Amino acid sequence: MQGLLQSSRGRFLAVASEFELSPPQVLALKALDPERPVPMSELACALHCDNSNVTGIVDRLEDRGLVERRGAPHDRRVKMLAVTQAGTEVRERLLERLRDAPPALAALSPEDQRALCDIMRRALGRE
Amino acid sequence: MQGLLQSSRGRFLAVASEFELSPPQVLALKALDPERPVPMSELACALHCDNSNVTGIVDRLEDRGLVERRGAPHDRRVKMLAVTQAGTEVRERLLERLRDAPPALAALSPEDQRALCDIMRRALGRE
DNA sequence: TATTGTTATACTCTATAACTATA
DNA sequence: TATAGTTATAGAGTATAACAATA
Repeated sequence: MQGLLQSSRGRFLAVASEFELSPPQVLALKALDPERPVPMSELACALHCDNSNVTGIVDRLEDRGLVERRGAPHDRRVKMLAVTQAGTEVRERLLERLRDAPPALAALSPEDQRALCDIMRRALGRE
Repeated sequence: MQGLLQSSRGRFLAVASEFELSPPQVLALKALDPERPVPMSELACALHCDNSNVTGIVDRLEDRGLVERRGAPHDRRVKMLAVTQAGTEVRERLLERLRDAPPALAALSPEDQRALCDIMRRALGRE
């Protein structure tokens, strides 16, 4: 299990540098929803970090044109984060690369792979 | 699969802060071997970062008395990293906490857990 | 000449605390 | 008074390039 997590870290870092994004930027883009803007605070929660950190991370994603701050109608204090068209495209390619099976798992027999998927589905109640 | 990795990140960060270590410090302590000192460059490789970063990370682990730099007999350029007695104790407790099964997996049936372990063992050729 | 580890530099992430504007 | 997001600050991680000692 530990070994799998370790190898996943390497793949994650490789994909991040492939897209010229920092690790937190990748996590942010992954956590955001192109179909439903979310408040900054929700992203902070997803990234396990303070609100104040999200300001900078979003600043840089916004500079790259991948994300957009919008006002919230119901509460003028909150800013909603929307994924732009360009951001959605990058995000799609990013998720695709991250979804690629780790080499260790890809090498398993088809039966093992199917069994693994079934177990994971039960563990996570659908991903 | 992605969901599992995501939850693992949260647990990892929680354990790191529990031990008052930064994430890279945890990875370093985890990668080092109390029974076999390794060169700085090997740690850099394990952490997927440049040699120059390891200097600072090891500095701080050394300040806390968890790790020790030693000269290498065969090549006076290299420095070997040894885990101190205190470091070994912290490392043991750390690994124990990290080994705790993720809640999602702990909730699986005993049969699923056994099957999962078998598959993982085949995937990683023994962890 | 090439390599190991360090130093210098610049940028990003991180937490904390103080601040602004809302509520 | 409390909350969402920003700004200020300080410490840590990161890559790059330049450097010392050694090979």
